[in-house]
Amino acid sequence: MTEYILLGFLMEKDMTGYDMKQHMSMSTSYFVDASFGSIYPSLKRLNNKGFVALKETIENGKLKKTYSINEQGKVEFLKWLSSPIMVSRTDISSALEKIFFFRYLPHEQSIFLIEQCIHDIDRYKNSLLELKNKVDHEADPFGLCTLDFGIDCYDFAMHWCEEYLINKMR
Amino acid sequence: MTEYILLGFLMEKDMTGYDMKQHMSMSTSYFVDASFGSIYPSLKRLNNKGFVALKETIENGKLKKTYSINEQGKVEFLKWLSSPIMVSRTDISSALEKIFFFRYLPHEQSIFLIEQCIHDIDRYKNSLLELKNKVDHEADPFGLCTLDFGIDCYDFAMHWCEEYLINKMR
DNA sequence: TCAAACATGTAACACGTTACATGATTTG
DNA sequence: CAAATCATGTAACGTGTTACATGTTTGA
Repeated sequence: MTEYILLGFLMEKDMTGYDMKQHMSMSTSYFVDASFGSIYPSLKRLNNKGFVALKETIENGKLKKTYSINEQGKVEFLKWLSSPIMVSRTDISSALEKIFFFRYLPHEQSIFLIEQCIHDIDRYKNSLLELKNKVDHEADPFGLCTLDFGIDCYDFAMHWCEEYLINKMR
Repeated sequence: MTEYILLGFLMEKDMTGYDMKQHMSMSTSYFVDASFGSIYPSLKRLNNKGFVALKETIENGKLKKTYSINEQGKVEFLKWLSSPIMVSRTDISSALEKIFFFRYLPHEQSIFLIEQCIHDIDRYKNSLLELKNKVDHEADPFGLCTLDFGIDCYDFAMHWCEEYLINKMR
């Protein structure tokens, strides 16, 4: 959800669409890196929904649209941020979209959401372990390898959340 | 690319669209798990392109369309499989799409592609390390955390390819 | 008998990318 | 003076999902 990322950026300071693209490449690019063809229409939608205000200025002969988040936008952003992290089975790094903005959430709530996330990942891991048991004898080596990758990857993510993130927070 | 996954399944045996969905949930579901709304149109396209043949039968009163891959389809699949793995910066597990089918490739070629893939991931990792140096002083803790996740995740993937995959293959 | 599994398919929608279109200013 | 950077935007396309539509057979 590009729109929420942009809203999150505006929590820090006012920006133009161009600024946001720069900012993205310096911060979220590992897990979200939207193109201008996605940023500008998103900004327009955020404006239509009444979550942001924009100020048009002309600087060095160039039209500049500076966006700022309003009260309604902040409420919407915080509502999104404090709702459960939906970890995708096929892409754990999707969880970072929210974790990235956890400075805007009370510590205890962040920890609660991360613990919930760890639990979800653990369920994914267990379903893969079950699958592995079922399939162990028949599957070809590469099929088994990719299964193992999944299991190890879930382990890595849980370990990272537990040992690195939560320990760092307390 | 769902179409290539389906083509890959047909390398093993003839199947219906329904079979492929089952097969997916038992094998590739960790990194690819397409819905029927994606599988059936893909199968139609593969047929239009002349990569598969289909045989319609009626079994227990139900229409059944059994697909099989033809020579042209095999050529296309192997062409895809032997081309460089395009690892996404935001989703390393996308590499599994090809690795899963590496039993259809000569060992040396698989190893070459994996080594190339490791190299690409290493470049991603280095760009994140550079970014971290640039940003280390100013960024907030969670921003730094997600950066670290990226770096660690690339490390995990490379380590897995190197130590687990390639070692297992020799 | 009723739900689950078998079996196929379409239409609307979501969300993103690439390429195109435009044009000023700054820097080598 | 040419290229990069600043700055905004649209249109076509790609690729997937969810929900709907339809119907049979099998098992509890």
